[in-house]
Order: sequence, then C-alpha cells, then structure tokens
Amino acid sequence: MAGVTKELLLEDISVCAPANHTEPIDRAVAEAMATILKAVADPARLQLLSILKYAPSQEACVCDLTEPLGLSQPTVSHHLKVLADAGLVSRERRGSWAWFSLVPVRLDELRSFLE
Amino acid sequence: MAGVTKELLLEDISVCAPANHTEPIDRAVAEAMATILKAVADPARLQLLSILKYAPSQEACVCDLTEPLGLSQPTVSHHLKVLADAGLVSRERRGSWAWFSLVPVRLDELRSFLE
DNA sequence: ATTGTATATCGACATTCATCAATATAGATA
DNA sequence: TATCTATATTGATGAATGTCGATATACAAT
Repeated sequence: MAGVTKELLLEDISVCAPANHTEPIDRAVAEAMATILKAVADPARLQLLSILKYAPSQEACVCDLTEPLGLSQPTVSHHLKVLADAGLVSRERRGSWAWFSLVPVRLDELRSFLE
Repeated sequence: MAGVTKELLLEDISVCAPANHTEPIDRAVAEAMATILKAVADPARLQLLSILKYAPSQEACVCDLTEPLGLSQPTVSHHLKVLADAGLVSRERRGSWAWFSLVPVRLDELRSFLE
C-alpha cells in the first residue's frame, strides 16, 4: 500500500493537547503517549533532535548526520523514520537529498503531557 | 552488596538542570537522558505515574496499583523499581506496605530537557 | 515460633529493538 | 540509456525488555 503513512497524527491522542486531566489516564492513552516517548527515548534519536535544533536553518540531510552520530547510513535513516512516524520531525525531498527538520509543536505536546 | 542504589542522581546528568544548551548534546548526555526517558516510555509506567499524581496524598502502595493496571504483582513491582531507579518515584516502607510517591522535580527536569 | 500478608527477586519466555551489510529505489547528469 | 549519488528497505543477529509463575524476604499478629 503505497502512500500510507504510519505517522501518529495529533488528533489521535485527544488528551495530550491541554493536559488538563482530572483523573489518571487509561491504558489506551498511555499506549499512545508511550509510542511517542519511545521514539524520543533513544540516544541516537536524542542526538538527531538536538543536532536539528542547532543546525543552520534548523534542518539537515542524512549525509550530514551519519558522521556526528558515528552510525551507518541505514541506521540513521531508520532512526529518522522512527522520529518522522512519531511526528517529531518532517521530511522534505529536494533533489537527491532528504531534508529533515523538527516539528516543535510535537515536542511542546510531549512537555505538556508531562505536566 | 546491600544498600547500593542504582538510582540515577541528579548530579549525574549535569546538563539537564538549566537546559541552556548552545550546541548539540553528545553521546554521553544523550545516553543519560535516554535512560530516564526509557523509564517513562512505557504504558504501564505512564499509568503508574498518572495514578500517583491523582492519588489522595499523592501516594499509593503496590496493592492499590495491580488492579487498575491489570498486571501481576511482580510486574507492577518491577515497573515501580524502574521508575524508582530513574528517580521518578520514591519508596517508603511503612509496616508491611511500600508507599510510592512522585518526585516532581524529576519530571520538571525531563520537561526542561525537551525545551 | 508460627502463620499470614505485602512486597521483592528469580528464572524463563516471547517480543521488541538497534545495528549493520546487502540491496533496492529515486533523482540528477551525462 | 547508462551511470552516479543520496536515501530507503530488507534480512539477519544480538541485546534489551515486558510479562508471569514460583519463590524469597520483610513485617505484623497471634
């Protein structure tokens, strides 16, 4: 099935926007949030997010990322896919290169949820 | 070796207090933060944190937690240990019961790091 | 001491995951 | 078309992890 994205859309986790809970979350919400948190809970992916944050024009292509991470190109590509599926980074193809950039609102959601 | 704790102390991650970075984090910092994030990135543990947050007097014992989570007592005990090792909850023995409560400053650190 | 209850640890199992080499795909250029 | 480069996918492998039953430990109360 081409064109099907596995990205978790914001609407899927209705509870994580305002974080105005008055009672404990249930299993379904916990699983949805855990999916996003798992995407962040990896050293390589934390480095990727950090590099993107401080990159000129807040973006970078895969070829700029393998060397600072010390990982192979397939592995870096894999990590970027995990981040993209979680909605934490976006991908834009320009010529032969794939440019990745942060989706800041997604990290805002994470922080809100932890309040 | 009795009395040895595996808790990650705040001092161990010198960079996560103010979150005033000006350059990308290195692998060591990323690994330290990933350890704490991994502790949070699990549905059962997110539920535990949430239940503790809304519990009367912000604490609960294991026997109060198995039923809402639908998991066995050893499994809940295991998850609480993971959270305690990450410094996210504290444990206090009172009689036969072990009372767990949140360590809010630890969650503050997580949020700061994601800024 | 014995019994009972609450919690922790152990051992095992199935699943997930990070990683790489090999290969496939996409796009640019000749 | 053919070729070159950048990125994505596949397949395999070893490590980490969530879960439970069985057992051990800690504490209270007979």
